[in-house]
Amino acid sequence: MASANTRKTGPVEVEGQDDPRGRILSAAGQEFADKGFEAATIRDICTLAAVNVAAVNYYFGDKHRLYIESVRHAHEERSQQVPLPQWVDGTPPVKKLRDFVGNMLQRMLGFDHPPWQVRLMLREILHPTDACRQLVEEYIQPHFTVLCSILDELTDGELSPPELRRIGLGIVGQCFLYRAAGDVVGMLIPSDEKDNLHSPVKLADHITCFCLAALGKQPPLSVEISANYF
Amino acid sequence: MASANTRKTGPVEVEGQDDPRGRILSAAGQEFADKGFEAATIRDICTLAAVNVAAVNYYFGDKHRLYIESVRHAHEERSQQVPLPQWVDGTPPVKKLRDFVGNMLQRMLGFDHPPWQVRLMLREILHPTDACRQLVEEYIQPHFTVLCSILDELTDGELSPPELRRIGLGIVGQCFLYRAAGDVVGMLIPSDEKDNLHSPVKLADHITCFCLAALGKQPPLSVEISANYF
DNA sequence: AATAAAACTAAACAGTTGTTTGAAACGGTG
DNA sequence: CACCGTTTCAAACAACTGTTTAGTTTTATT
Repeated sequence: MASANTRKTGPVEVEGQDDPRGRILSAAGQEFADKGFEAATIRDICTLAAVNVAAVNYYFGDKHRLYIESVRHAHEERSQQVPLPQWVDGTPPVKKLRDFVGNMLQRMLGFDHPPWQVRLMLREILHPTDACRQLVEEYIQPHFTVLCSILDELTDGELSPPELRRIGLGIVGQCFLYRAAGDVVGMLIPSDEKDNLHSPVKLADHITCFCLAALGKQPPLSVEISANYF
Repeated sequence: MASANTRKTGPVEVEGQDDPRGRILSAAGQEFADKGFEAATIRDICTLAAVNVAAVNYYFGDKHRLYIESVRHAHEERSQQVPLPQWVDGTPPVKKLRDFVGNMLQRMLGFDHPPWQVRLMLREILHPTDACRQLVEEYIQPHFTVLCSILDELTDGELSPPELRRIGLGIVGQCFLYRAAGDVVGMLIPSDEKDNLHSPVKLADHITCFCLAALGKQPPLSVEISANYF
């Protein structure tokens, strides 16, 4: 009973080959990501983790605390899988923005297809529970702050923080659509077009260019000028 | 037992006052929208609809077919609640775009707070089941086509259909973020800023301006020109 | 080797789920 | 009235849920 919370800080047990707690955490993450909290059953999780049904309650107390813990596990793992890019001083903000968007898309969409960690986090974003605040504070908020500071640097402090946040949310939203509603997006465009134009790299380029054009740091996407601005 | 008039929580009593089938459909929509397919129980639905548990199987066969039917019911109702704007010939495409974005935000976010119809459709978009294809074909695809044609008109046919779709998805994505991840967005920005700058009308204006600026139909958001384009 | 704590297990628990049943109530038609 | 198809209901069904128990095996320390 006393060892329910003791976490061994020794060498790699994260892979969970022989660590039941890690296996449960990983199995739970996949099941929760696929089916959601209610539909995922402890029995399925334990079968996947190759442990007894009672193990969940032994290690985590109950299903709810297992969920909380698996969300934390997910975003901690994902944070070190795809860390934020580090820039040397003097890096042009345009490059920073491009890097950031590419990094965010890579984190969201994954190299091949999105890992369960991201799908689980997405569920928590869409239908927040207790685990959401921690996720925002430790994962989302820091990333968003970086984006806003890049935009601030890019516009030489001309825009107010609220304006920067609004533009930042616009960028996040464009990426977010592909992650959250990817299936529907796939139904709206031809499949070959999805492969060609909507790959993470092409997408990052498009979103960055779109934003830069709107901020006047790059020529407009449509070259024809239909009206005199001034 | 016959307390059909005394509704304690749900203020929504639409049209099915004496039609059990309609009452079930409406109650099911709300429950599915709030809790999802698995977590919503037939007993809760029937209690809310003030009918017997067996009524669902009598009218719809089983829970799954009730779900399919309630999704269809939701998007049909929402379609006539907030229809697409109609423009007279010669309406400038800039106005069309502004109207469209405002309309989409209104449909997504609602006048006060989003109705269950939209929340239910959102669930289907995020985690598609059998009901998704019909939803896309009858609801989403037509709206998206309108948006793309507006963008085509706006750019005088300079951009290819794939480019138009990509920009269209960008616009949809910016709106979508507020609808799908509204809670998290609320945690990223101060509450007063959310009330002032992120109301549907202000938001529609910002997104439209952002897009117009990127397309060169409006001055950039950041006036300073940092580089010569050519 | 002896002992106690920790780790693990099979079985059962109490409650809820979707679904079915068989009968009662209803509403119109002869 | 009697008749019949439709609608509604309380009760029960079997299957599954999260959780607990009581017992067994493993592990480490003396």
